Amino acid sequence: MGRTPSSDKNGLKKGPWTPEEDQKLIQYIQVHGPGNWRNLPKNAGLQRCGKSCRLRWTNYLRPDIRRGRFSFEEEETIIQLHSVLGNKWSAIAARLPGRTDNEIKNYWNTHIRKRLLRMGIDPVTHSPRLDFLDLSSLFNSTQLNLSSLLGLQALSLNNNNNNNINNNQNSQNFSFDTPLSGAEEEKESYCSNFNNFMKFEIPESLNFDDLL
DNA sequence: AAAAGGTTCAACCGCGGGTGC
DNA sequence: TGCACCCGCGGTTGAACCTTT
Repeated sequence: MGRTPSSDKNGLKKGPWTPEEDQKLIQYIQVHGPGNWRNLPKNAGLQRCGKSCRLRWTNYLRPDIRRGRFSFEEEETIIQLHSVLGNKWSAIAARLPGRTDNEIKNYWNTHIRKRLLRMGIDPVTHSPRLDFLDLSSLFNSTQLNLSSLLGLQALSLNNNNNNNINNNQNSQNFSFDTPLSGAEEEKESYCSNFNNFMKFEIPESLNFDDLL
C-alpha cells in the first residue's frame, strides 16, 4: 500500500513508514507528547517532514484509534452527520471516537457513497435521485406525495421538534431495486434500513450549535 | 494459471486559518 | 498591516490487494 519510497529535494524520506520509523515516533511521543511537529523529526531522529509525522501519528499510531470494520451504527451516524455537515470529515470524526477523519473519508468514498448511489440516493444532497428513479411509475402512483419527497431533506433538517415524523409514508411507495445492484443480501440489508436513513434522526446528544 | 480490471486505504499535496512578531 | 511560520483539513494519488474473466 501507499506510495513508492522516495526522497524529496531536502533528503527527507517519503512513502510508506517502516516499523523502525513507527517505533521511533511512538517512543518520542510517549516521552515528549505530540505537537511541535516541525522539530519533532529532527529530535526523534527521523528523516521525515513534520507533516508526515503528524499524519502518521494521527491516522495510524495513536493508541486510541479503533481499527477494523465500521459497524452499521457507525455507518448510520456518518450518513446522518454528513447530511448535516457535508465533507467536514474532521467534524464527523470528532463524533466517532476512535475513528480518524482520513478513515471516515476513505470509508465514505469507497463504501457509503457507492451504496447510497446504488440505492438511488444522491450522496451530496442525501435526497432521492429523481434522475435515477422510474419517474413514470412515480407519477402514476396515486399514493405518492411528490412535494413531500422533494422537501424530504428540508423536513429532516428541521425536525428538531418533529423527530417522530413518519417518513415511512414517503419511502414505502418506492422500490429502490437498481440495475447496478450487487450482492442481493447486501442490497436487502441496506434497503431494509432505508427508512432509518431517510429519517435522518439526529441523536439527542448532538448539539446543533456545535455543528453549525 | 494468468491477465485485466476494480477496489482499498495509507500517504502526499495544496490551501487556508490562526498566531506571533 | 504585513509577513512568516505552524498546523490541520479536504482532495487526490498510486501501489497493494482482490475479483473477475
